[in-house]
Amino acid sequence: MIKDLILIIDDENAIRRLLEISLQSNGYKTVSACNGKEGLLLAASHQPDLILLDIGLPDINGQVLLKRLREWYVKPIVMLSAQSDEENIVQALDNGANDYLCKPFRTGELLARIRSSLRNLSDNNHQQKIEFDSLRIDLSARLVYKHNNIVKLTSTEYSLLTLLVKNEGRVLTHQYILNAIWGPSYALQTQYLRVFIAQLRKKIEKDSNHPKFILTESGVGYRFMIQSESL
Amino acid sequence: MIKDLILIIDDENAIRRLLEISLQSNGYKTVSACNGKEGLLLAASHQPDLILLDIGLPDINGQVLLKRLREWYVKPIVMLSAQSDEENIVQALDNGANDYLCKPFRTGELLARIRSSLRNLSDNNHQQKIEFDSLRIDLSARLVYKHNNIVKLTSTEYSLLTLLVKNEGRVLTHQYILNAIWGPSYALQTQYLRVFIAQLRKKIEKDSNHPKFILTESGVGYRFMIQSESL
DNA sequence: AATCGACATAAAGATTTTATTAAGATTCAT
DNA sequence: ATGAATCTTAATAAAATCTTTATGTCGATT
Repeated sequence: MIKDLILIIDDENAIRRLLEISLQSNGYKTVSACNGKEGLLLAASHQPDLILLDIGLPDINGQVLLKRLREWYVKPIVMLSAQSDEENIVQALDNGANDYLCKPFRTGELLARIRSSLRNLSDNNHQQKIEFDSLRIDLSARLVYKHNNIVKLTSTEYSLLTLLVKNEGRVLTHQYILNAIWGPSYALQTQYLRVFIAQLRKKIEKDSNHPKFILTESGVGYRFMIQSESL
Repeated sequence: MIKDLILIIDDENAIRRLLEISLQSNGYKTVSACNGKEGLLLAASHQPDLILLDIGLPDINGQVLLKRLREWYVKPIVMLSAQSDEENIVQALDNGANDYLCKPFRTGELLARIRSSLRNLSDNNHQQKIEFDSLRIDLSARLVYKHNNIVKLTSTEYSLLTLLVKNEGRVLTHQYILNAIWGPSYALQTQYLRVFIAQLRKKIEKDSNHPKFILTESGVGYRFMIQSESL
């Protein structure tokens, strides 16, 4: 069983410490940020399984940060807040938060709500192994095979491939991919993405001049898809 | 847009009435049960999109009913309860509830939490599709099909098609289209638009000399519409 | 039938976007 | 600290798309 990683974004040291201890003693890995900027960076770099986000941060308004995260982050976000006014709660939930807890919160309830949020997710991502023709991806082992031979991928290449594969059949825009893999500050580095796509194709495609898996949508982005043989 | 159906299971008449009115006035369909047995039956027969379940029912304990429902019901269940003790909350969430609200609850918050729960569900289904005869547009995947074959459209062609489709049956003037797709500085390039319309027709129409989807409104603009076969 | 205006279409050239390579910078493990 | 792996940047060739131009069609009007 792989431990879920939870990103804590909260500026109060005491609370952050409390959260880290409670979560770690319940089998989660944690990573913490004490302001919004750092939170965004860590979310992009660590790809946490859930984010605990305090609404009252010093640098970025919590609702704004929530929206920024939701531009690409699809896993659960649980809000924490000293404010219990309905307007804030409703706004946060409508901005894409999965849950909203008012401080002071009870640890047991928080943990239960985290379990609930993660459960909903894992039900859907249930797939541990993905197979397309000669390509096989074992998500739990983090391994990729081509014709039963292990393909050696760097961590970035692997993230990119799984992002594409998890959205099979869907066009992902350059922006979306860059946000999801490299974080918001890379949103305009399209050329950069191309280099990695070329790299990936060289490793997983039979003929990288006629890609069968990773298709280009010119001017828009890329799409992972199985092409019928007839072409 | 299809209305979501919400099943309310609560024994207090006043609360049930309140819920029905709030939900209906917010565009949901509702069906109500005043005890656990009836709730189970209605859940099975109506397949609601979400269940609001009061924990204090006369015939069956709420936690037990929750577990019984979760044996087969996979959509969101939101618990309502007068009890705010942590043990009850934790137990309900661990038994598969998606959320837990303590009475008296604020209507706005309840509605926001319902929206949040339903959104999580539909995120996974990710399906926004439009279909006209042999033409199918999957907006979330950004793909267009003609007789189940993917039609390769450039980014501009796709924007143009979706603009027309989203205004199905309505005449869009040249100016309006040029402004919407290419921006104000192209407002007079009518000829330009014709080139793209021709291109689109070639790709999506069966016989581009007798367009069935994209109709010309001479001197005015274009209109997307299904024409009957008889012509 | 000839003329006109609005529209359709094809094709050539211009521009943008993409693929690919390679070299330098950085990171990582030992 | 060192070498290997990986990331990042830059340059260039190839491909796709856009834009313009030219020409042809259709229907209404004279």
